[in-house]
Amino acid sequence: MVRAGLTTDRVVEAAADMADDVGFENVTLSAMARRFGVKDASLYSHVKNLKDLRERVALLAADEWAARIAAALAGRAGKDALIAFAGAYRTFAVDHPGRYAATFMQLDPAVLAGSTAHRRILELTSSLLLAYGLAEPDLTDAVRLLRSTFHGYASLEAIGAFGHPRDIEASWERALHALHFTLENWASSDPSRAARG
Amino acid sequence: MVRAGLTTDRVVEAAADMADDVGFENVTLSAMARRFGVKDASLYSHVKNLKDLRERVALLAADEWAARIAAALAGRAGKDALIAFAGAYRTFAVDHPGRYAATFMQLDPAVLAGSTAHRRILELTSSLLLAYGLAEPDLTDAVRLLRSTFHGYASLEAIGAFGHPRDIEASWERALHALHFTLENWASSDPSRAARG
DNA sequence: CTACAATTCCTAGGCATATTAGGCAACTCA
DNA sequence: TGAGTTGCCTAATATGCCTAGGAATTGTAG
Repeated sequence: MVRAGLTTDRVVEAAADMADDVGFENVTLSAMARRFGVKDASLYSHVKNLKDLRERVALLAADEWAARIAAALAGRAGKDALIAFAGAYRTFAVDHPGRYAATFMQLDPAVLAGSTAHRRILELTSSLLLAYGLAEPDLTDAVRLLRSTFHGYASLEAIGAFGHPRDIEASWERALHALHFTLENWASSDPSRAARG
Repeated sequence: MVRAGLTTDRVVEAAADMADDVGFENVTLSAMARRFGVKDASLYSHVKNLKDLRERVALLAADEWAARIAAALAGRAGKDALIAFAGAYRTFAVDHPGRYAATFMQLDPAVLAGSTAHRRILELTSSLLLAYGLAEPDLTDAVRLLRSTFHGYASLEAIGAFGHPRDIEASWERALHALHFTLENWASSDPSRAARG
């Protein structure tokens, strides 16, 4: 009996690759077993169950994603940083749809709390916005707006919700200009302050 | 043998309700069968298969959703309309998470092309933006920005991605003000035009 | 090097779900 | 009331998740 040489890491990475291929929700333990030439049951020595595997993929994906974003942001500030951040964000989602989807699976609060990567992405977003001169609670509001926009765009693009494929890139850039403008004029868009000013 | 009185419509509506309860991806034919007190196989007289059922739920949800948005928009214009639109959008997502998720399942292009509701939502968005004086290609760009932001916010909220539950409402309103501001100043956020003007 | 321990993988089996084929019973309507 | 349609059934197959318990392989300590 020749062993397949399975490892938790190896299984998780293969699962992430398969997610990119066939969609995160279609990753299956039996398929993973086939890929490694072992029986289903053998995988349970390496992951607890399907949910555990998914969580691990989510954490792996978040790690890789955060690294990409951090790299893109290095040494940039202001609009440059915003464009770089957005580019890294969307490129990851396009290149790795399965990993991207994994990143947004509903995680146990405990697992999520232990994830450096998820926290890091939040921090990177915050630091990006600090450059726009935002402070709490505007900061949280703006972080949410950015995440929503990016996530919404990436998700809609992924499911093919946008009609003309040619325009997608242009619309994205236009959205980024709009976001930059919004962030630069954050205070003026707040009626409670603009009324006074 | 007393008949259960199944109908395609009845099955689809029950599936939509179940989606709201347990999540769209957890809707199962066997569970539906149990709910109606029939055997699994009996459902195949009313829907082709699971995929078919899901598509039908998606179309039903889109219908209901479009109706809500249309009702909210009636007689409003400008920022009022934006707020109403956004409110109806998000309320639907919060009240009917399963139906909402269904609306964003990946549909066969043919099915999607035949869906009045999906088209109607697009039209409603467009008409909303026409009031801001936008024309193509700005219109398409802005429609995509709006959809992305709304969808992103609703999705992230649904999976509990936002930390403090108390602030979610406030952040949402702040996002809407920001969007309104962006739309009102759409041209100025475009570098290719702002440079000239 | 060898014996014990831990680890990897297997067989066997149970349960849930999706789906097809073919049949009988219950409705419908001429 | 009788023919045809439809609604629901039984039976059977396939796939997937998961557990229990056993055998082979590898690691380790004497």
